[in-house]
Amino acid sequence: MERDEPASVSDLFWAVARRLRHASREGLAPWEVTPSQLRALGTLMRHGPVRPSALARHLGIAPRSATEVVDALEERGMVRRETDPDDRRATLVVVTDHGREVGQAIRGARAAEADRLFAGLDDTDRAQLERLLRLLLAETGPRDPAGSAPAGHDRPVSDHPAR
Amino acid sequence: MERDEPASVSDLFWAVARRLRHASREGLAPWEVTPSQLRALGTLMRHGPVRPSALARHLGIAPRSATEVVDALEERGMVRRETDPDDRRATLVVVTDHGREVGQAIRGARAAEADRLFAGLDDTDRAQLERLLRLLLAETGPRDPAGSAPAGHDRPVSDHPAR
DNA sequence: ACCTCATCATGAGGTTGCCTCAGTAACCTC
DNA sequence: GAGGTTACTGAGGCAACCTCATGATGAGGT
Repeated sequence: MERDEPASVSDLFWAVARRLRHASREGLAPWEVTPSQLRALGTLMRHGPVRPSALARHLGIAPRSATEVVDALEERGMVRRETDPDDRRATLVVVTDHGREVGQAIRGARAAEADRLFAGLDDTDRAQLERLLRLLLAETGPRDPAGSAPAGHDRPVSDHPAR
Repeated sequence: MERDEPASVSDLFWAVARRLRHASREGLAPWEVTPSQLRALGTLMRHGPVRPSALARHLGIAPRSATEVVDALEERGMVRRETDPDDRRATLVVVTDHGREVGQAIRGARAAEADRLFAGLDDTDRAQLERLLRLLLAETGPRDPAGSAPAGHDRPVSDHPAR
């Protein structure tokens, strides 16, 4: 009566997700950031100052949720909010020095235990996994807004960061 | 450029997880069960009446969390709690007829949109994915039995309540 | 100028899925 | 029957999402 061998692929997937989450959290603890915050930080570092809404698109989450992540990062002094000079409705999220430091420290230390989990696979397997995941992503990507939106939760897959 | 090409494997993984979650929820909606409830139901159907704690082990979650899942299933009339005749501290979670029905209906209808997502892969790829996922799972430690964990890692499954 | 509509971020409030801590009842051993 | 152990669960928390509504503001029409 050990644990179940997860039966379906999705069960398997979730099991791994759980592991990943735990590992991640643990590895990130010293920096007091959560995985999703790290993701956001990474995006911000790659894309320079962006609006919350754009960040949301990048992360594939709802705009409101981006607000939260930014809140968290701001609280930790890793980003700063600035008013977009071109559009006073908008806000620009800017990575602070501290944020950049932390971001690099984490990457440098490859502390994301999460990645260590994946690092356990040899290169071929990892590449393979990557291929499959991308495949899965691609698959759901294009199709979805069809009728299945009673309360519309859409994937803002389109559009460029405007101006 | 629309959304980010997820950079790391873990990002990719999470992106897929998100998709999966959405798909799952949608596909399960008609039955008013959440993915985790379905997982539990499946386990229960496979293993017959078990205690919440055992269920927790099977699912890889904390005992307390099993209580919750059972609550939810009970509320929906899919399982019943019975006192273990051999140990009155313990409870046995029993699948009701209705629960069995629903469980089979769902499997039968392969309505789990989730699986549909995976069904998009051809057999080879799916097998491949399965292999990789299992590999990842095995890596973090299949369980806590002495020795099998290379390094003292997080044991979500077997935490000692001592604190 | 004024009015309307789209767009932005965010407040309010909700959900899922987990967790730890503490408590109570029942069991087991001496 | 005391003492420790084990099983479940109430209380309370947290992360990461979501929808809906609201207050500003920008853009465009008349």
